[in-house]
Amino acid sequence: MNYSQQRNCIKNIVMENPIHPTAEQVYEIARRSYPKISLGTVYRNLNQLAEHGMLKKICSSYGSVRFDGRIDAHFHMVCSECERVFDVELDEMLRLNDKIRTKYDFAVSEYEISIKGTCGDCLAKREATVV
Amino acid sequence: MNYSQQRNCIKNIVMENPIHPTAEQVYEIARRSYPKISLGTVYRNLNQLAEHGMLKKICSSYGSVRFDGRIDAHFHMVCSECERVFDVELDEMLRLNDKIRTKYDFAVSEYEISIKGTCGDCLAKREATVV
DNA sequence: CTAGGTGCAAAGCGTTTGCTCGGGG
DNA sequence: CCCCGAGCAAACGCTTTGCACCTAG
Repeated sequence: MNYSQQRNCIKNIVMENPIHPTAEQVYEIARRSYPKISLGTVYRNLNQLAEHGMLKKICSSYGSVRFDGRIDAHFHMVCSECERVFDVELDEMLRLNDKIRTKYDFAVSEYEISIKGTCGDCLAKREATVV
Repeated sequence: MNYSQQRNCIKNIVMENPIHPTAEQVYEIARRSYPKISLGTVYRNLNQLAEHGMLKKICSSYGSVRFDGRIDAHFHMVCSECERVFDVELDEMLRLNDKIRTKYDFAVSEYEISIKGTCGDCLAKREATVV
């Protein structure tokens, strides 16, 4: 991934604004520094940054996707009135991966929003392909 | 909410198919009984049923929204390969509401996917309006 | 009879993509 | 000099909506 001023700016916006901004919000803030930046560029960069694990996509079930600069394991609370997203850290949630793995045969890759991972069927398929 | 054959059919489809179907999937199944049913009707009814608490919307962060006939507290795991959605029940997750309420001043209304509720600010606003 | 529901088609909205030009290495 | 990235606009896919007709109560 080559350096670009715009991507760097977008990354900083998400990192420095713990408001879990939407692409549109990132766009508005980015325009202060780069008035000619396009929404397409913002989307492209947000997705690239997410693919490279530098930020995370979160779906709040209220229309558009949101982005989070915190990539450590934590949960979110979404207010059903103002729709803002807040961070949650609860000790109880730690080491959940192993528990789920044992109980459901489901390898958790991350837990955020809904719990994502790979189901038993897909694991079996993957092994079958490799062997 | 008046009775309608189509809505009843749609409700049953979601209840009887624990696959957490998308609107499109519900549409396909509904067409077996009502060949002329429209996708618009399916969306309209799914949303109405969700508003009336008879089913739940879940966002799987893979494109379209999914619907769940189970309205009790439980979590979901989404397979990142086949994108199917599975139910999770873990004892550890019970009584989480109170813990969050105490620690973050956030009244959880339900926990599903991301944790939804009402934030302190909105609670204060609501009280201010009532008084 | 009439309020609410259906079917159909068009519009809406968030997001993605093809293309050409510009900037980084 | 070459390639990745930006900007712009058109396309896309899921979902919603306006309208005329129909159905339940």
